[in-house]
Amino acid sequence: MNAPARLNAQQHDAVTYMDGPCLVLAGAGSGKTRVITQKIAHLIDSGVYEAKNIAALTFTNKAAAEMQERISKLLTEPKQASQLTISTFHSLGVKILRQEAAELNLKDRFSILDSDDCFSLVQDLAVTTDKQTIRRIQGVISLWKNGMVDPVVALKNAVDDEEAQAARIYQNYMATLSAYQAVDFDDLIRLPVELFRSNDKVREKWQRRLRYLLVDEYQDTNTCQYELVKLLVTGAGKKPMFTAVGDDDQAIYAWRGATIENLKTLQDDFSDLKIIRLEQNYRSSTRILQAANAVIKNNPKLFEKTLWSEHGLGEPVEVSSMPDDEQEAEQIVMQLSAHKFERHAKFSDYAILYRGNYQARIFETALRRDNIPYTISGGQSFFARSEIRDIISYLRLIANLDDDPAFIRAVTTPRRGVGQSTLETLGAFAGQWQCSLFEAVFKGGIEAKLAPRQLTPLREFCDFINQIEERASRPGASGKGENAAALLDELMHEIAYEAYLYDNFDERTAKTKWQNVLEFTNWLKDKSKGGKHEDGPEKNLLELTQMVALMTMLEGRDQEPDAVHLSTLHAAKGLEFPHVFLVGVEEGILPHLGDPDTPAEQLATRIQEERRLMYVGITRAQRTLHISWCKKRKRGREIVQCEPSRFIEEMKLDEGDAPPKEDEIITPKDRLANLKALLQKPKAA
DNA sequence: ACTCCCGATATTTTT
DNA sequence: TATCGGGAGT
Repeated sequence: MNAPARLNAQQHDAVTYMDGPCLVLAGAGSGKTRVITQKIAHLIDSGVYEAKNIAALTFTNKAAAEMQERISKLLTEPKQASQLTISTFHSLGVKILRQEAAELNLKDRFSILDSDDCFSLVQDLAVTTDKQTIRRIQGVISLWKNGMVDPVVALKNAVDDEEAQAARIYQNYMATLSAYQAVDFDDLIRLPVELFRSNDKVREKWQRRLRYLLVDEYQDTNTCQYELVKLLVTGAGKKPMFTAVGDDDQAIYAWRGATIENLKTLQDDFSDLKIIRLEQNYRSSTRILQAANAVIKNNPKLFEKTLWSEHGLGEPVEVSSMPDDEQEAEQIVMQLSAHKFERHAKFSDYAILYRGNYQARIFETALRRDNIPYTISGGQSFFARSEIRDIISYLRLIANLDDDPAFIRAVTTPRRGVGQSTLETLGAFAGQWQCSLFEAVFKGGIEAKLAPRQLTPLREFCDFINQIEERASRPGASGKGENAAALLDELMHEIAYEAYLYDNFDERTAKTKWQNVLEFTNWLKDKSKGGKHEDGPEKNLLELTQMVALMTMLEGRDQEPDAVHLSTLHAAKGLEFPHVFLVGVEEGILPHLGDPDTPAEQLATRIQEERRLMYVGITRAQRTLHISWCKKRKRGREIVQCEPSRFIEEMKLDEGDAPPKEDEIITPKDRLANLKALLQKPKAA
């Protein structure tokens, strides 16, 4: 086992504490992932827990993959690593639902609708056509679900007309989902919670299976997720055993339902909660941490916490004002190049961080002009591309014939003589008989509604899907049906998707789209074989489809080996970079102020979250941090005056950042680095 | 009805 | 820089 010796005292406490519930308040860069992975190893090594009874929950696939990776290296027995449950909340939800579907009147072949599908669902149910409103309604419904508010209560508590309307849509929305035998992302957590609440037997089964729980990024959990954790760890005659790791100062997802309240509640719900603070930062220089601490001090604190570092004072944090946004981009790219040249650094040592996605554009063009490689994190996900969603709709339909949204998409792309009016008639008929669209195609009486020229293509399509479906589920060599990806290849050939692309798009786009499709099918093939873990079980089409629904990025895709990172502050959480440029730090942008007429109290909590965002930004930097703001900025057609963000003042740079004194403690490594920097500076100017 | 063009406009994002 | 919505034109 490597390196328990390298854990500091608090980390050691966190890793070895096994007497009960444990909350680790892990400041930025304090070795959070290390504690989790080491703790898992410790749980196993101590002999108290078996790998198959330990579960670690994360929010993103990326975090889960990284954790799995790191734990695999740590464990002496490679077999143990594959027995662990390391997954996102949502994939655990899928696993539970698939196994317990019968208890919930859900078939195990349920579909998982993504937010786009849900959007169109709400669109169909809503009176308005205004996209903004529909999006708001969708958001409200999601918040209700995550807060475990049912439609009746939502309607009763509605404060205005729109909310009342949303509550009514909410009710229909749930009914529609169950008609489709489909769930949305929120249901993946909510339904297991309801099941565990109502069925002790099932709950105890899962409690026996998951005896020790570790929760990453605990500050980002919403009410529903916390409830799931609570239900899994508390049982009659059972001592709650879990470790939650989080940082209230990095809670930046309140807008999508996360509540830091969950940190406080934890103390109330578990009176013997052991709280451990990790305050030693292994990432940044002291100056950077001072700035971060100074900013976050302005927030009311749940838990007092001050980060410190052994890395020495480091270089001053630089703040510069720019004439306008265009020059900001230009200057920063220039500074970055010079800086890189001076230090013989790599492009990948640099990150440019900003509040809103739209701010990326101007930096992209500036970087491109200078031929500097860059990658943008966030942005449109691979699985959201229309060509991929087209293919997925076929998969979903084959897995679940009741999935009407998938049916509509698949039957109309590529076009095969089924149009809007045919679908409307079919929909009305299906509604009348309370059956799915697919079923309606073969139901007696449909002949009276649809002319043969409308019905024939429908039946041909459904026969075709039926035939694929049958082969996918017929027991084959593996006992799980014919190979999913091979079937998919045949499917692609049959529906002539490539030809469709070239018919409907110009050659260039068609080509890239087709390449995406091929990449996707290849990836699927790989996954159906069990992925890179050769011992992983072979997956059938159903399992693949449900997994795909939870994916956003295709891991290991076109990664520039050496590129500047462009990222929103949100997407940068959990990452670190030697040199960080935090740009557009202006009032109205970094404390982003939405509606000018938001109530004062709401504004206050919003500002607090914005401050945490600033804190996250500052603490991404290891060695140097540049902050910039613009005096003027183009906004649409007009140019607006800007003020520096209040957060710049709050960093208290002038006081804490006096010229370095002789007697200040600097580690040799840092002193050398500083010296080098000083020697090289004159060259740059 | 349906498409095309122009102008206004911009949170954050995972599952 | 895209995207969305409105208005005009087929």
